[in-house]
Amino acid sequence: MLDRIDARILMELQRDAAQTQRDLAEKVGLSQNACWRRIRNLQERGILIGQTVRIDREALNHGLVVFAMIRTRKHSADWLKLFRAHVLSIPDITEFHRIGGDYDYMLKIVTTDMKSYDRIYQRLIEKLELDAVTSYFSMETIAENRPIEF
Amino acid sequence: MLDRIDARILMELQRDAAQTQRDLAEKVGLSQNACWRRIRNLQERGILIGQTVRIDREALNHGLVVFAMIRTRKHSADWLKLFRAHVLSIPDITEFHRIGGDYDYMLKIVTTDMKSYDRIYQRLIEKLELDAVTSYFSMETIAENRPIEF
DNA sequence: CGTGAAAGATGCGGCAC
DNA sequence: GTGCCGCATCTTTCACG
Repeated sequence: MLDRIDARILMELQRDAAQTQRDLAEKVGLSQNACWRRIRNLQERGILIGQTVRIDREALNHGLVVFAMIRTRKHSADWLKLFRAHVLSIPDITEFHRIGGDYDYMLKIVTTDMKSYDRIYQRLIEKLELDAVTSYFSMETIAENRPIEF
Repeated sequence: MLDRIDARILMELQRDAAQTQRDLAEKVGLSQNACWRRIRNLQERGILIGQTVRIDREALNHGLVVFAMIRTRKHSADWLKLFRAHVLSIPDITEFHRIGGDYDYMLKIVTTDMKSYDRIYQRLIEKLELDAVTSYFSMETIAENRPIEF
């Protein structure tokens, strides 16, 4: 699927996508052109799907991270569709997983402070009959968005 | 702290950091030059701290996401230091938070399948006396790494 | 903040092996 | 697949209004 060089390219790009193809090519032991072709290939195969910037949340007063575990009460297809749309309509929710175990869904919420979090929480539960919501507040983000090795 | 235009620039860059400054400048209603000056400013203020690529995990057989909640037994400074180093030494752990509530830490683990996850889990607990570990398996990643609004 | 411009760096593609 | 080379484009920086 991926050879060693592709894996190294992905690793380097996760670390720093702003570096020039020439620097990257040198690191993985290729010419700039060969490196560019591999990157284009990874894009065409749908493996590389874009670039984003890393932002220092704390510098912008978005230091509060909360993980909310949700147990739902209703399980009809219609209700679940509404539930998903409602969750996705809240921009401060940066991650949304359907999980197994004691709870059904898990959200990651990023915002400024408790007051703001409470507004989001109220908005989240206002129109939905939920069975239980447990919130875990991150006291310290030790690592986030670490690169994946392939 | 940030005016509207900076916020729009950050939003656009989160969405697509590969677009040219000309396109970006046009979207936010600035000249290319002014846009560049703002971006450099955001970098100098430590707000923009880099660029990374978005990768389709599923296309690379990394579709398994697990959230592990951990309650620790020991709480001495030395032990906690070892604990952190040990967690960070495992590359498949992409997120690591100290949390409040029933548990003390929460990990996000990304890997290929159950067998691989079990290896990571064994490695995680082998040298550490933990009080409790609860794993929530993501059955479906509905949203991940969504842009933050400022 | 805008315009204009200039220099250098970069992405991209063709071509040969 | 790879490397070499050139062109068009882009970033980066400047002066000036």
